[in-house]
Amino acid sequence: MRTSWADSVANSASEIAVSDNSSVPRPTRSTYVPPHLRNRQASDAPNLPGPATERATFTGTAGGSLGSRWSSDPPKPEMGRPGPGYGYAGAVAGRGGSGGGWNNRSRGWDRREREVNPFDDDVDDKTDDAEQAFSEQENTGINFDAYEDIPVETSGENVPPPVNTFAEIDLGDLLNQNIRRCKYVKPTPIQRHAIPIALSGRDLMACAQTGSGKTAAFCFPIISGIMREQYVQRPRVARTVYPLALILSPTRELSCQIHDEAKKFSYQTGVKVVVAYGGAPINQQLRELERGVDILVATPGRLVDLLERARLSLQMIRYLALDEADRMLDMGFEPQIRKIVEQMDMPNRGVRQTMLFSATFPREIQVVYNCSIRLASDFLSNYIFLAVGRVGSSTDLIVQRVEFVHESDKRSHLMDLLHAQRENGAHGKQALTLVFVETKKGADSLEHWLCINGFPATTIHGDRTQQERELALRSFKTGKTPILVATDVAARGLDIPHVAHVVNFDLPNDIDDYVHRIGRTGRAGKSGLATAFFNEGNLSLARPLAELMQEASQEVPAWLTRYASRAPYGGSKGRRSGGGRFGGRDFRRESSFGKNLDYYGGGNSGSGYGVPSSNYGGGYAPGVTSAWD
DNA sequence: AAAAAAC
Repeated sequence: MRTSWADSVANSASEIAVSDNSSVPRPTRSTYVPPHLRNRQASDAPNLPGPATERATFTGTAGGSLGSRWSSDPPKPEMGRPGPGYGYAGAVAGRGGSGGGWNNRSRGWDRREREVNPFDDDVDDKTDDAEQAFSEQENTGINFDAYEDIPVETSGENVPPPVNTFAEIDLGDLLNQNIRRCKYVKPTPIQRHAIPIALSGRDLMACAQTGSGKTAAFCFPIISGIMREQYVQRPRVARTVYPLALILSPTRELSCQIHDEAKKFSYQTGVKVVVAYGGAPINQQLRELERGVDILVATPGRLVDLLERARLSLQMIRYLALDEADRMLDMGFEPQIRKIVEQMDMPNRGVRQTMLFSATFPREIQVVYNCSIRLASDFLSNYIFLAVGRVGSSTDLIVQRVEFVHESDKRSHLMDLLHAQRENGAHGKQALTLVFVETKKGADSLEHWLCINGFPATTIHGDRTQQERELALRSFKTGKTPILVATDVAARGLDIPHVAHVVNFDLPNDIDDYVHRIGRTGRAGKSGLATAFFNEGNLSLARPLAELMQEASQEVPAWLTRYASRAPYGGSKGRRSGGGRFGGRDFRRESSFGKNLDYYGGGNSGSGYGVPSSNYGGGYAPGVTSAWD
């Protein structure tokens, strides 16, 4: 059932109280309160944990809260969730918190001591002036005005209503403290909607631009849920670890970024976050895992490696999150993801909670395609679809330009842009510019050419070592090399503050990739510029690009409109993934109309992509994308 | 066709 935001609010009270997924044996996290916290007021929250509160970790051992991390008491990292490396059985803690694990107290102490303060660290780590200068704006200056008008669509059964403040959500005192430390004042639209849904235990497919607070939207409920568990009795198998949550992402850098954020959110909650990805020595990651893991952030290849070595089991996974899920489920990744989700020891959908997040969700990922393959529906159970209007990519926060540039003129044209930018920039400094190219070789050669022409550039792509990739990213972020030439490895999810300009030196073939790429600028409500070099090689993109720009109230050059009208039917996939200002649409409805099942054969909605066909019964009429328009 | 993702 498609419901609008307003409908959700109207229906709210009855629906949220009941766990909506009655057919699924899943704890109703939204309502559960551990016994020791019942009748307890929020005002009981302790002060920010500091050295003074540390003692409570060891004086409170006899309390009924043993084994639970859902507590305003300082966390007890060891209790109730012994990592396999600890040498005592999960059953000990599982008995409801007898003091069984206390011979490990020094180890627990050590771990607390060793937990680096990610907030202080943040300051130390970013030694560059730019970061310091921007940091205030970064944390508190999120342009929330830009968020106010954002349209939201939800569909699915019994959608929990959104919240307006973090205070309305019972995330737990410890997590709330970290939210304050992050200086998050109020939830972003995706957070307002996704967090209540996730907390109610429902599966979720969410469309929202990265940079709009997606990571927190799935991390908060996961961390909160893990803290709520009274205890989790995990199997004890030598050298095998059993995380409770798995977060998958398509690139190593993105996994690192999610890990860094999740560490902040889980600081001093006792919830342990570990990252695993390829291109880095596996031994260090293994050691980290052995020290205990609740939330594992990983790229698929390294994860499969760990599973095959039996150093990791997915048996205890309760939460599965796929970031950039459209990429994770596309042709290249699908077999690996299927292996991880369906052919290892992961609990079935419905048993675990599954959340897919992306800026775009092509219909072929949502519904049947290739006759038999189901993607999202294989992984999700009675899910809620949530689409939050794009922050930036399709609004006027990003100015999109398209220029007709012949292949042979691209370099000199780029040079002109960079020169102009440098002259107009403050103090003659080059603004951070991200240049996307098609191939790895092309990236190297363009980087070299820029460097010998006086523009400090670096490059990131899959042929570089992980060390080189990370160095390049750092060098770009700090402004040491203000130009980064990148392949699509950098297209998704990467949160690089202060990217002023994204240049599509080579346009992608898929409009969704274009959306992801330009989303590297104009983040968190800030403005940005995106310039595309278009020529005869990009004809298939003419129509979807012209439409996208038009929807975003961008100036579409007349020549592009002409190309678009001449273009053969369809974009790269014969559709636009989003209607209007939305990052996507729930295609379940359409698929339920029997006569509309030929859409993947190319015969869909003859009126064009993005515009629902006449027999589509949803809330979109042609030209009307939502009640907010 | 390219890119990404394990050793």
